Amino acid sequence: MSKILVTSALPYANGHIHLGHLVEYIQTDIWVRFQKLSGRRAIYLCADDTHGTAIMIRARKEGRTEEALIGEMSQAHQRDFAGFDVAFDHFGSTHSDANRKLCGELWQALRSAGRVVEREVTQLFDPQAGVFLADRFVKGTCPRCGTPDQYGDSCEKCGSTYSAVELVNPVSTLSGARPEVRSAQHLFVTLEPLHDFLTGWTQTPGRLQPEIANYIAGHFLAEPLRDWDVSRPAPYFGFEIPDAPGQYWYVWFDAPIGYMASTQEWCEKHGEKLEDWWKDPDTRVVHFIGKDITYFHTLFWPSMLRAAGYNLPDRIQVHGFLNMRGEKLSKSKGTLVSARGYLDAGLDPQQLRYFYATKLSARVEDIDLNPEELSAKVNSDLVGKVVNLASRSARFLEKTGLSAEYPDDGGLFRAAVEAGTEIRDAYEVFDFARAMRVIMALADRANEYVDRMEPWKLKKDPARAKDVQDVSSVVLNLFRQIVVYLTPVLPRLAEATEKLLGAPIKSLDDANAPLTGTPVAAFSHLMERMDPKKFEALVVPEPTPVADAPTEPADDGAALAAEPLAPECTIDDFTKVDLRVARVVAAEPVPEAKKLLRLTLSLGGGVTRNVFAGIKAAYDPEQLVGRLVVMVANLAPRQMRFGLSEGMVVAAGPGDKEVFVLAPDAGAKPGQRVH
RNA sequence: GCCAAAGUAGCUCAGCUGGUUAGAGCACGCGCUUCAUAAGCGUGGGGUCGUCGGUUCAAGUCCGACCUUUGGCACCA
Repeated sequence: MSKILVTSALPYANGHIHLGHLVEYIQTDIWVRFQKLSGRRAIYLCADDTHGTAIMIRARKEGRTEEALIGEMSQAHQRDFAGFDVAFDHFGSTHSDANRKLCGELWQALRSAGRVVEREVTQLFDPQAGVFLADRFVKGTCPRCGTPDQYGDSCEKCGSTYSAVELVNPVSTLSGARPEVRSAQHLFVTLEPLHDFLTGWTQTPGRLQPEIANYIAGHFLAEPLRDWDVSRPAPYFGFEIPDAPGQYWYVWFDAPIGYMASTQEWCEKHGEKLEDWWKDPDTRVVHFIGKDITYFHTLFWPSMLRAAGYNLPDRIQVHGFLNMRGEKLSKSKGTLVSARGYLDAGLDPQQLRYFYATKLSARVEDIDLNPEELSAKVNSDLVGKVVNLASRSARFLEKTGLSAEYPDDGGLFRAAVEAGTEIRDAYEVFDFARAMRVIMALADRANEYVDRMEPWKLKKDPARAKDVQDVSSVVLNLFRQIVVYLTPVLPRLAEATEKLLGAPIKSLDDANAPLTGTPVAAFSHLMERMDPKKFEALVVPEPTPVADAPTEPADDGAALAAEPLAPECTIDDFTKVDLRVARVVAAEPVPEAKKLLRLTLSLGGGVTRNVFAGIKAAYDPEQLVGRLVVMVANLAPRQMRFGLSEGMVVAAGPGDKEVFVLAPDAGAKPGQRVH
């Protein structure tokens, strides 16, 4: 029998699960439950992603071992997932024996295939701590957007990636020292030998969503694939590379292998073999991931698997991000609501599952959570329509049970059986929103039926007791049918329905035949309405340290905290930098650039400099002309796409619209040096 | 600027390979109902389907150009 192996991306052990993470785990869980309820053999595997510098730094700060940190986080993650009914068959850890062994095996395979090369890498080195600084050990100003206090690999603000060596004003987070540039040997995995294979593999219809396949083709496959740096020098929290002492596998090397390690552990518990899941052509491997990690999963991961002769993913299902009220989740706005916070507020996890289901399609679109919409949708659909059907019928049947024969319902039950085809199809192709729409239409038909039959009128006439039983039996069966279809999304409602009717729900086929002649338990509410205030209370903006009142000087230290002082320098260091007063004689936007103004600066006596400055968002060119500014006059010229930049205008602020060009007081003359 | 995606009722969206007067939910107006967790049912208003042009007997649906939005990339020495 064919098997399906499903994974969600591994959550990083550096933080707690929030509502944004849950989109993926709930999406995956719904799909896996659907597969299982369809009688397919499926397992859902995941693990904590535990390695890397961030974990090491955090453990150091907290004064404990990495193992203690990741152990605690794993417990918290699993508790949160369980709270949302995300039912992994196994949840492992990348810091496991199974993973270490598999990493070794894949590594050997890459070595044997001649795909590992060694090369010198220039990296930042901390002279005080005596170690090379991995990206997460160094902070500085983003070389792209100018945001201070960013790590060495990418900028949180503008999302660009760069090398740590490019950081402006880099500072070691270990010692506070200014790092120097040194070189070390690194190990790389070559990808270019698999270029043609990857082109074919990623462009196979059904493998990736079309927009993802296009993205990969356009961004990576159009030119030679670059080698992938997979080693990091000590100190590093991870696995030491067996044949390269002092070198560790980069966290992104061992993380996806964690999918296999988790499978391995599951197999050991269930007397199965890893090969039957990862080498058997009858197994479909399906990865659910967020759009941010597309390239690891579509280029690196398949090329690793192929080298070692394992199954390649059959499908990589990419989802977008969660926004709240149309904006990115953010700590400062309080919209980064934790999974735990949601549960502790007494909100119903099923309701979030349902809401996500109504929003999720096969597309890579961001989904928006609007708190008003959340409660309106849940209350109207689940409570007002679906659960209401049970409220409207079950009480009439507590004494009599369901009718011995299924009454004539005008074809409603039959029609809903037929709708099952479309519902199954929609689940299968990840279009949960469509499945939910079809199911809710069934609930509408059922409510109309109740209205038409008016059982409350029949009830008044003792002679028509049988009619009351029949009508209620129809309604309760229609309700159960809907619940069966919703079981992948709402497992708890399914359980409660099993108890109410004394009949198990083990398969979507349980929707195909009505129950007859069976007892109905005493009815109690199956779902609470969502109180929008409870959710609102979770969205608590962090108090902003920046004062809004323009009259009050905001000398609150926020800027200093964001960008700590650079290491001490000597007067000689300072005098190397030749700062001069200059007058802006011309300023114009660079039309092809988003952030640049072209400035012509006069140093007096006819000496002018052409400077490109990233201040377009903050200044209109006209208001700059005639102004005095301070420039770095002896900076090495830099060739840019738009021309030669011969200096730098001195300015403060984090970037974007918050840029403040320094100006000398009146009386200063162009060409004067700043001492 | 380049690449990608998207622009359909106030809001969130559905409209498959082109085919009757463009749909749903929420919200709003009116009416009915009371079995049900102020739930339910009926009914009404509301859209030049981003703009312009083209293909076609027929276009929200195909083609082209443009506009707007959102990502990503380049650019901030």
